[in-house]
Order: sequence, then structure tokens, then C-alpha cells
Amino acid sequence: MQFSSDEPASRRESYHHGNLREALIEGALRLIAERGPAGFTFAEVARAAGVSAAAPYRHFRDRNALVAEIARQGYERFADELERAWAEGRPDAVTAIENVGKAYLGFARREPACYAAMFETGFPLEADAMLLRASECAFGVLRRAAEGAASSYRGQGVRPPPLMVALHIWAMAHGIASLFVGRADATRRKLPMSPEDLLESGLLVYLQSLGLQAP
Amino acid sequence: MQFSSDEPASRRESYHHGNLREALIEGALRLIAERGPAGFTFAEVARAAGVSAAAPYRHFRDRNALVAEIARQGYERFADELERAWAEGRPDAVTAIENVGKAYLGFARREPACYAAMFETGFPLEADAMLLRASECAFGVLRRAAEGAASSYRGQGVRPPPLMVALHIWAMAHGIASLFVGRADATRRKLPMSPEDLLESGLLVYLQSLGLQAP
DNA sequence: TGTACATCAGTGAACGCGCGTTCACTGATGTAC
DNA sequence: TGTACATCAGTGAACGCGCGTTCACTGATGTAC
Repeated sequence: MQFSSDEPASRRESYHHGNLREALIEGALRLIAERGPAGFTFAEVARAAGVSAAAPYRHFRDRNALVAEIARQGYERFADELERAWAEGRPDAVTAIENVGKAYLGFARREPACYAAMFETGFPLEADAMLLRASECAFGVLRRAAEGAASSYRGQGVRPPPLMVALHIWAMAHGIASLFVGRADATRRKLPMSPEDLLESGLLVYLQSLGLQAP
Repeated sequence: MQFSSDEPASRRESYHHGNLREALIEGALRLIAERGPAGFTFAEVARAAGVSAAAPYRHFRDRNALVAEIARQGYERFADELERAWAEGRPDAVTAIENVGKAYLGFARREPACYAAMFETGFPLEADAMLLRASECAFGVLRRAAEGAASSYRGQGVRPPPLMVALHIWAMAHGIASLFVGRADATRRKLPMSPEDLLESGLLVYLQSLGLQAP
């Protein structure tokens, strides 16, 4: 069952909301998208769901718990999307990495609120075990992608350490997403090409130097 | 003249603070370092400076104006430090770029509060002309460094567009700073090497592919 | 050098407001028999 | 199938609190003569 966000309590035909937990999460996402992960109050998100200010306490200990849950769900979907983009290294390691990079930016673009909850609320990952695990899982995909690339390395000289490669790629994707894809036009900086093109060219230059290129 | 932050108004020997504007900025920086750029109130920063809640209004229109001023000053110092690290491309283009990268991370590490005010308050650069100019000035250094590198390019094939190179380098440095150098251990992720080493190796791999390496 | 006066940079009291949180409550739902 | 009861998921009133902001004020400083 669906309720529009500004449906007042009086118009609800049922005393029970039916799906408040989800409605709170959706409302919070909308507010985060508008004003950033610190830009709303617990009371506000209750109001947005058409519910009294006390109701959210049935579902979340406090505002932080709500945002943490959003971040956790975000990391899960993020990991899924990266995983799918990677496609176990098909058709080849370089293309797969580029696809992962595109998926990274795609997520930041399609889910700016989630992305902000994941990366722009400076609160400790360690505090929430589920959250930490979900975030490590997302990075795991990047790591596997880099390992795939490193193992198909045919150049001369030392084979690049896969963890390092994964971190370089992560940093570049994350940097581009943070600087140029961010939530709200406000934060965004101007760019003479699409973020996707920028990342693709960056990855190409980087990977080429490791003796890797798409066949 | 210096006043410690928690000096109560009564202990000040003078009715006038003497240096309130600076004291407010310093207090805000301390609070940002502790709790992030959204983690304090205007009243709180007044209290930290040992002054009534009304006093800050003599110096800043509101909280946003204070944070914007911090960001502006931050961009100025940031640009200075990058400029100095670049040293007009000496001793060679690659080393100069690596130095700029180190300076980027160094700033994020030494001035986490400034860095947060510059990059983690999602409010619009366009709103404040001074702020916009200062930030463009900082990026200008990166751009000149990349131009230096591109012009010393001796490889075969097309010469890489300097703006693109500058953006790649910016993204990698910014990504590493955001993910691994951030304010408070809270936000930071674990890393098997120093951020500086990570950035240096990343730049080396990247630049090598452009036919550039330190002599 | 002294004095009068303008300006500056603070005070502190006051206001309305919305937030977070608790509480006893109540309507709706599910289930045992 | 009907009924009694337990549980669940909301309400709405209440509280204390700190914030943002305004205001008339006042102590300190600078300056003209």
C-alpha cells in the first residue's frame, strides 16, 4: 500500500499506517536529496510521512539509526550494482573495470541521497557492524575486479599489487563522483565532458600503463 | 591579542573582545573538526568565544556566512600551498605534480576542518563570488601543473589534453583525501599504506602511461 | 594636552518556535479455542 | 464461525530545552578642535 508523502494523518483511512518504516526511509531520502544528510530533523521526516512525531520511535531508536539504515541499504544495493556491472570479469578485465566505474557513477547519479548517506555523513562505520560489513562488501567487488585485471597482466616487470590497483580505481571513481556528480546542482562543479567520459579516459590511461587494454 | 576559547565573558578584562571575528572563525574550526561542518550552532560558536549569543551578528550575517568565510580562506591557503608545492614545475613536471598531490593530501590532513568546510558543506559555490573565485584559483594550480606535464610530453600519438589530465589528477587526489584522510578517525577507512604512498603510486602509474616519468 | 562627541562592538533580556522524547492511551489486527 | 484476548502500531498532550533573532542599552575607543 502506498501513501503520498504529504498525506495528512486525518486522510489516512486506517489508524495504522501499514508501512511506516519504509515511508520514513523514503521521506528521509527525499529530504536528504534536497538538503543533504544533515539537513532534516526526526520530527520533519515524521511529518513528511503524515504521522505524529512520536511514531518514528516505534521503528528507529533515533535519527542516526534511520540514516544508518539508509546507508546500510545503500551499500547493499551499491554492492549489487557493482557486482552486476563487473559480470565476473566478462567480456574482458579492462571492459569489466570500466563497467564497474560507470556503475559507481551511475549509482551516485541515480541515488544521490543514498550516496550522501553513505559517504557524506561523517559518522563512524565501526559503530554499526551491519553497516561496516555492507560497505566492505561493496569495496570487495572493486577488489575482485582489480584482481582480475592484475592476473591478466602480461607486461614485463613486477605485477602490480591488486589491492593497490583497486584502491587507485576506487579513489578515481570516488573523486569524480564527489566532485562532479554530487547531489543538487549546488555542489556540482562545471565539467567540459561527462563524468562518465572523464572516468573512462582516466581508467584507460591508468590501465594502459599496467599493460592492460581492451582487446 | 589572544583569548582562549572557553574564557568566560566575565574574565575578559575588556568590554570589547578585540578580535572577535578571528576568534569566531577559530572556534568554528575547532567545532567543525570535532563534529563536521553541520555539527554546531551559531550560538555555540559564540559561547566558545566567551561572548553573548548576539555578538556574532556584528561580524557575520548568519551561520552560513561564517562557514562560507572559512571555506573562502581555506581555498586561498589551499591554492597557496599547492602553488608553492608546484614550484613552477621544478625540478621536473612529474616530480612537481607529485608534490602538488602531496600538498593536496597534506592540506586535508593538517586542516581537516577547513577541508570539510570547503568540500563537505553542500552549499553552492555560485552563491558567493569570492568563494567561487578562490576555489577556481586552487584548481588553476592543478591545471597549470598538468599543462606543464602535457607540454613536456615526448611520447608518440596524440598529446593528452591538459585539462583532462588535470581533472584526472584532481579526482584521484580528492578521492584519496575524502576516503582516507578525512576528519576524525570516524570517517576514515583503513588502508594498508599511507595515503601519500597510495597517491604517489597512482600518479606514477597514470603519468607513465602518458610517456612521462621522473628523470 | 584636554575635552566633547561620534562611532563601534559588545550586553542581556526577551520573544516565539520547533525539536526530541516520554507517557498513558486507543484503535486495529491477529490468533487460540 | 464466533468470541475473547494479546499484541502491535499508532495518537496527542506534555515537558524542558536551546536556538535564532531583535532590541534598546552601554562601555570602550578614536578623533576633531
